[in-house]
Amino acid sequence: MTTRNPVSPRKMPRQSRSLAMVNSILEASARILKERGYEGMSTNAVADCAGVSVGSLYQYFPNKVALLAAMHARHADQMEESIKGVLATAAEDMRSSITNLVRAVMAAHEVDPELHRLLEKERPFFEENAERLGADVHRHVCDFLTRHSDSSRPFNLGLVAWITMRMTESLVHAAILEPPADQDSKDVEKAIVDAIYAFLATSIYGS
Amino acid sequence: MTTRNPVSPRKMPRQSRSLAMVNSILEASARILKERGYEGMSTNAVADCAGVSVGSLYQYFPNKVALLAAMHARHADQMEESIKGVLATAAEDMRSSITNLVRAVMAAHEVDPELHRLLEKERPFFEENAERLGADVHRHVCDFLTRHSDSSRPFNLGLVAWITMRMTESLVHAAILEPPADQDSKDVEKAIVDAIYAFLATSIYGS
Amino acid sequence: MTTRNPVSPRKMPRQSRSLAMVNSILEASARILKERGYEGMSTNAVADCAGVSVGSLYQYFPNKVALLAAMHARHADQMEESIKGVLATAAEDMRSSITNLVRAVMAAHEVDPELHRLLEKERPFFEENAERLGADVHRHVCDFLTRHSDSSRPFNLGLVAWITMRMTESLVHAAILEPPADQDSKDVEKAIVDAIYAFLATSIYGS
Amino acid sequence: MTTRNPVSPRKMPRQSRSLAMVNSILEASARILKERGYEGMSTNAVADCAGVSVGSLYQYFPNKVALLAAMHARHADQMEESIKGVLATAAEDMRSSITNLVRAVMAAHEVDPELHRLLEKERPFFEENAERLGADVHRHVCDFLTRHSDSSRPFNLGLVAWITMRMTESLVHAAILEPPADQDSKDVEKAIVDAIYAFLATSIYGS
DNA sequence: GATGAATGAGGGTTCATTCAT
DNA sequence: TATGAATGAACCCTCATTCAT
Repeated sequence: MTTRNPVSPRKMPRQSRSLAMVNSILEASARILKERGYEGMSTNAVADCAGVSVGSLYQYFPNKVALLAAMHARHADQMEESIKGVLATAAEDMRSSITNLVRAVMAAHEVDPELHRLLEKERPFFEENAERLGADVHRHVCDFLTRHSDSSRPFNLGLVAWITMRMTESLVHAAILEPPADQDSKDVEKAIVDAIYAFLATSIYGS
Repeated sequence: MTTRNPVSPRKMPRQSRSLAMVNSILEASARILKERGYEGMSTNAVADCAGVSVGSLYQYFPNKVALLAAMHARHADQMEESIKGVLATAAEDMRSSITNLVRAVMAAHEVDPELHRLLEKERPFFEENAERLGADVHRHVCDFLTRHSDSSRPFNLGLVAWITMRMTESLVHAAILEPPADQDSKDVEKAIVDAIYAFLATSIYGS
Repeated sequence: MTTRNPVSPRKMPRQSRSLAMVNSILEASARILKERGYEGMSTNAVADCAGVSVGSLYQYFPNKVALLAAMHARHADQMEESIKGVLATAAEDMRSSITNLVRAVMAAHEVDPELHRLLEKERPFFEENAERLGADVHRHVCDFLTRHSDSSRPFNLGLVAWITMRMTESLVHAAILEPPADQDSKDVEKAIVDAIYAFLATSIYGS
Repeated sequence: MTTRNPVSPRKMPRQSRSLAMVNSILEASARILKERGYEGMSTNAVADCAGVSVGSLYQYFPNKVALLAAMHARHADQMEESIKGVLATAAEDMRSSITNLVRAVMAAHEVDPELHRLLEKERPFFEENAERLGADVHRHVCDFLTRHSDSSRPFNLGLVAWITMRMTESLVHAAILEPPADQDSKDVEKAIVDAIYAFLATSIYGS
């Protein structure tokens, strides 16, 4: 027997019926995941909630994990969409660019924060998405750093980009899911931008 | 029947035999958790692996979650120990203090990184430990900020402390569990300190 | 989630396959109940004995008690059938009517005396069946008493009916399950009828 | 290994300490049986409730069933005591005697009706007590019937006594545990006596 | 004798997955 | 292709019973 990839969906349906089915299954999955957590997310419950038979579910997803993988992928798509929109806005200086980046990631998280948290919990964002969404963002950040850097002053591009991404991701994540008590969300956003800016300013310009 | 706290251990054994039992059960739990994840961590498997009967396990832990809770508590203790050691080293200036803080959190994570990740996954660090370990660290950070701050320049203490803690925790977490490719760990540590220092310097001194 | 009645069957199957399944499950339940008692009647054992998987059992019965409830219901149905047959025989005088009643209850008990005893043990006959079978019998007895009563002599209808039913039920029960030693069953039956008749004669006619 | 009687107590202790222990164990058993039913009556719970260790429990009772058996025996003793008291009252005529009998059985049931019901449920009264208490009552009834019978008119003594005992037991049982609705208990008692008297009068005197 | 920690078979129940229709 | 009844391994947990102390 062939070793099958255990998480990739069985088919990439082009038929509208199938597409609708996959859609409703994933939406049901998200709902149940949020309501009962991963342990409580039974395939039968998902199928019921999607108004579909278990058999049909297994026609499109080889097993339970595949559901999670698909949700990840779909969520990443939505995040990407969300991010692209914000990044479209061109920025003049570095600070505006960082603000844009933070807003982009924030927007991405706000698509469905609770779902995001749960998906993140099962499999951290950067881990498997380094090749997908992560790559885009990483490229953008590298471009961005290079563009704004002073060639006379060398720095460790990879490391700086890594720290930047990490800070952005985790501070935004925390700001949305476990925000600090008694703080205005605008202030929090600004503080995040400040932190990133301060790091980059010293790393790149050495000011 | 009193409604019992579902996670607190059934007994706080002081007898050596019982203590050894609790120890081996928790070690077995950790092993199995790392090997199979929380879902795959069956109480029977834990008992087997601990060389103990299920019944005995249930004599000390009212249910499966209690195992996780105990692991959390124990891990937090070990982390606290680890942190205290590093913090004992007094620091002259702010940068050294930050370095100490980062090293403390790093040491804490290095106790058992994989286990730490899994425990974190099931129940985030800051969430329920805000009252225990978190409180200590938070107090330390606040003290520290106040000590180093220039009274002539006011700033949002709570917010700055929050960002500081978040940065520290998540950058260290990432540095240990998913370190950036091709980077020396000393450099990573230094970059983390740089990032935190830059943020604080601008926040507090406005330089 | 709706709070579900814990004893009502999960489905009322009309399909032949399901019906056969429910049948064999209940027959297996009866067999195991008789063999091992209620405590020893494990759902797995029942499923095995029915040649069915536990999962299937739980598709039709939400839990173990539901099995007992269904057995009760089914047994009551069989008894009702049995009773109706005997009661169909019209009776001229009171004594014949009583004989018919006794025979009816006797027939009902003889459907499966051992099973009857066990079901009775877990949940007494008149208790929850007062509304079903019990109601019918009670109505019948009241009608019967009213029909045969001499209006010139008033009596406590409810009490007399209650005693009548109790006597009938328990004497027949005992006669079948723990009959007196060295007695012909015809004699026992006659003695039961005598006892009831004597009571009614004095209660109603005062003779 | 010797086939041990599985229900007889391990020892008949004469020591006061042991006696107290057996006492408290049986009282605890009764309490727990009433609170949780036989299934919920765990030996550990009984021991706890009796303020005794499980080990000690097993010193006096070879297994769980033995507890039930002992409770039966003890309850029978109490009933016997109760009955004897009432029967001490000599009676002139048959009707008074029957009244006495009914009252005796009633008193016996009222010792602890709920416990009585539960014990009865697990093992019917007459079944295993035919040799103990039952024998006494049966002897009394036979004596009584013989005393009151008219030698010129023969009758089936055994059968008549059997019916009498059955009627008494089950009517009293029902009267106490599931009394008829809207009836005065004095009326119920009288009706029971009526029923028995009617039966005996016709059986013995043929009136 | 008394203790209660330790045992582990076994219980009720769930749920990922299959396959005949 | 869609269905959902059927499956049964596996799960969490209990509790009758033993035995070293």
